[in-house]
Amino acid sequence: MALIDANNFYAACEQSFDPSLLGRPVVVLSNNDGCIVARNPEARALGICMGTPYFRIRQKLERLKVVVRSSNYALYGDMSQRLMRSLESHCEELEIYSIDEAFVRLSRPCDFNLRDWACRLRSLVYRNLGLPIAVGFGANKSQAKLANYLAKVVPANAGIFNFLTLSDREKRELLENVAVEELWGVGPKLARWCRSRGVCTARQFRDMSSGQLLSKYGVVGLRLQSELRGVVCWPIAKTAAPKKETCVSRSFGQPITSLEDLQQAIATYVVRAGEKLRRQRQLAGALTVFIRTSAFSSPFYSESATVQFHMPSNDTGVLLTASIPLVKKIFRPCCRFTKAGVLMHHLQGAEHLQQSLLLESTLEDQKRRERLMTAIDRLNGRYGRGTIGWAVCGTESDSTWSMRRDQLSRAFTTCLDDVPIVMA
DNA sequence: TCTGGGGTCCTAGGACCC
DNA sequence: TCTGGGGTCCTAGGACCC
Repeated sequence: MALIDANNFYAACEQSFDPSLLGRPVVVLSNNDGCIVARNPEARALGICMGTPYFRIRQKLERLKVVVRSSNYALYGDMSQRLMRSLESHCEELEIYSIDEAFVRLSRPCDFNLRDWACRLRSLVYRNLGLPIAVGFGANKSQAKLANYLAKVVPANAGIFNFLTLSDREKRELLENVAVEELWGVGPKLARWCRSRGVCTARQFRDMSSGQLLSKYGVVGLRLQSELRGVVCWPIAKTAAPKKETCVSRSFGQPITSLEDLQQAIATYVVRAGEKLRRQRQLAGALTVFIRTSAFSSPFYSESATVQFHMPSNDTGVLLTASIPLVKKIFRPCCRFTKAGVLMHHLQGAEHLQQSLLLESTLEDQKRRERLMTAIDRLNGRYGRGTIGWAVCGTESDSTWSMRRDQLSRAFTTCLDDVPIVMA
């Protein structure tokens, strides 16, 4: 099994389409230009940390001449698809784990040279997409994750590391040099608990008492430990499990104080959520709206309201009708709202819809609405989002709340007007 | 002034059943 | 004095991931 991921994925995507950034420090910001979420090695070398709020570090970045980019998910999402397609054609099974990484399974003879295979794959991906990748081999997901980490942090490994070929003694020595918090699945809480018991390295974690781990961290901790010992606890999932919930939420570019603006923002998120549901071929059984003020200033206010549907739906009209009264219900005047969102839950496959005895709409009505939604999705897909909009969302130009993206690069791969032009 | 977004899994505890 | 046993389902909250 192998874990393959792109190094500094967002920053690498930016550099791939703007060669003038090569060799320069680059950081990418989260939505709303909030925090640093990606850094290339040059930026890392300057001591810029992940998660730092942008406003705190802005002047330093300017002084150090660091290139700053807003998140461009149209670009990263499309580059991700290209990367996954490329990986898929070189292995037997692929599980997409996140936007920039995948677990893969290879069936090769025992004497097959995995390193050569990984080398060729790295060159190919770099040539076609301009993205550097790292490849880690292990007996299971946790080991592959660890191998991938070592492929990246040890320069001599040059982006490839194989845990499978190590002897027991070599494994032991290697794990002795990995801090416990670097293990996949060990977060800050568990790491603190481990360290307080003198378990500071991956080797000590692997060899610690399973009973202690079970009592503190349940079966999840135990599985992680078993995988480090070589057992497979999390097999590769070839097909993605259907989602159980889907959320659309954003921080606002400026705080919202009026009910009208808040309703407009929520309506915009509901429309996005409807699109997601239809793309996933799912229906929502319930919808929650949540709003909140800044967690960094008082008084803090956070509230949510939920509605259950008589009949699960992914019809934007139904979702909007249900959500707007909820906003009114939880809105408080004099609050400066900084974030809101909608959560779709009790999701079920669109193909198994239980009809309701209580609803007046006929099956024919529902079919007509489905065709309407499909038509809207197609038009927006073909001519750009917002080609067919919903009046309740307002327009982009009159929204004061849409998120800040002051340093957005272009949609190089998904918008014809933004395709780079190379002068011969 | 300004601090991301979108998920999953697990467990404990409450409500309820017979 | 003593107040059952065994189960399901749901939700909230915690922890983790990228």
